[in-house]
Amino acid sequence: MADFTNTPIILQKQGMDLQTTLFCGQSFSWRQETATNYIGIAGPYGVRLVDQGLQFSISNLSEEPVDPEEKAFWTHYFALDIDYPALVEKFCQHKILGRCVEKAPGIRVLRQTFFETLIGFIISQNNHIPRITGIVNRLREEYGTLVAQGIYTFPRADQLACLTPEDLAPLRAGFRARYIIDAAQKVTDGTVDEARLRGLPVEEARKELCRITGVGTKVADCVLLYSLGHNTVVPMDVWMKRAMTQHFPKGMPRVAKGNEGIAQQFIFHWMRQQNDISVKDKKTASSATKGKKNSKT
DNA sequence: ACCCAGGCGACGA
DNA sequence: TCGTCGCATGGG
Repeated sequence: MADFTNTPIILQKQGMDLQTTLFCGQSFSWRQETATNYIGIAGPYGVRLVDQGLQFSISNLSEEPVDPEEKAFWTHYFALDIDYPALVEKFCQHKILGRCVEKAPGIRVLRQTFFETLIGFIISQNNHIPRITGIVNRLREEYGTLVAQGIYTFPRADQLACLTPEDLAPLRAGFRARYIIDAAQKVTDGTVDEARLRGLPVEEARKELCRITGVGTKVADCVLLYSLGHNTVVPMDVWMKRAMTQHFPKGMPRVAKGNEGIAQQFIFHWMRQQNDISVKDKKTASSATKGKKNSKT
């Protein structure tokens, strides 16, 4: 008998910080509703997360009966099978990496679904995170399926494969529009096949992903890390390049061996946070200067 | 108003 | 195989 009461799924957080994990630039599918509530969607599941301290609940936003596979889906999505507390402790053996981790030890590298990760990071190139989220939202609203108030699935590849860049103009994705379409076409016609990628060594999977116009090493690596579970892969964006030259001239610390991509997420977040602080300091300094000038005149 | 963003493709040396 | 440039757009 189907469960129409929609009892929430309860998962143990195991030290995860939902807020930082959902908004540290790896996913563009969540929004914060209250201090403890988040609304988002992954695959077919549009849900509300409620932070309850040591655990969190996952409630479907749709009226559909609970899918028996959903608990396993979210356990995989939040990577709750990985012993993060042990990993974090290991990372902390390295002085600088430890400093990055201590700022946000609850960050988790998610395992998101393939096509939305691919398109999300194609859109991410030469773009700001808030704007990426906006474009992804418009893509969902225009071509996805409504599952609840304001919540849409990510369109399937075959739904986008037949479009033209002109069709996508309302997204305001700029030069990335044709990249989105090429990715959709190559996924639809099997040139890039998720199941096959999953069976390939990372180097070969990366090469396959790069067959898509608009997918280079960085975007491919984001797909390998954030969707295909290759935790050794380090996407090298401007922030990480800066971090490596400034703070890790000898490369990724040995304590991150086998988990370099996860270490990357802590470093990436730390770098951006440092930047936010310095930008704020500059503003404070310049407004103080202005204040002085004004007080003199 | 201006700088630049989780890069990539095209092009020339 | 390198370095350089243009790209669409708008958030901060």
